[in-house]
Amino acid sequence: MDQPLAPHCALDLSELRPLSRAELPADTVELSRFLIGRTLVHRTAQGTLAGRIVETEAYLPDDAASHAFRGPTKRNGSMFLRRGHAYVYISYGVWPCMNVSSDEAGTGAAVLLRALEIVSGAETMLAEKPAPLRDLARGPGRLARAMRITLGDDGLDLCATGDAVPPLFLAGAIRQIGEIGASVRIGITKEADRLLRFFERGNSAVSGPGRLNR
DNA sequence: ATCGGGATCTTCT
DNA sequence: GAAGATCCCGATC
Repeated sequence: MDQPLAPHCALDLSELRPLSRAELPADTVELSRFLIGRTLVHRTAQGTLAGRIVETEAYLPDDAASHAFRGPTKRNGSMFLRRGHAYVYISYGVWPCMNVSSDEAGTGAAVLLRALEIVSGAETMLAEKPAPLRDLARGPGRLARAMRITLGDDGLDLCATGDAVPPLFLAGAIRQIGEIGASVRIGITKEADRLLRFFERGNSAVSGPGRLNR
């Protein structure tokens, strides 16, 4: 469940191919579950950063907790792109948070990526912010910082088009995916009883209070 | 391990 | 003008 990659089985980065849009479930809740255990990859000048997605939240079209609930604004425009685009916003004036748009063009919905288990680029991240490995991307703000995701990535198409490999993309699972748990979402006040948060059970890189992670 | 307060600033009411 | 999809640190159990 929570097995760090041993040195002898280092990740082969060349196997991380971008998922196509057709491979992403067209339903927001299904996509939220699907993304658990898949890989988020960012090719940067400092090298390739990558992590297993271990915690997500769904924000639906008819959902008062969603940024898109009251229609398009300057901030949330990327939530209205067809599924597979990055929606990056600044939380509490400071922290970038990374989402994947999840519906058809014109409908506002997204999956918030809340936590990763880092599998590549840990040295780069640790040089910037010393921390236990499991803490590097535990929480949406830390995730974006660790992966060097900024507002400049807002609106990027994460899916491959032709042979082009996007700088930021989603890839398949690099090992077996553990059991997936569900809970209420974290840090919201509206629609606070809906079970729209998903996580890999037993993974210590998952954020939030322990009582939600069973 | 869990809880609570302060920082910080953009967005929308 | 208030609230907010958070983080960090210190206090306490």
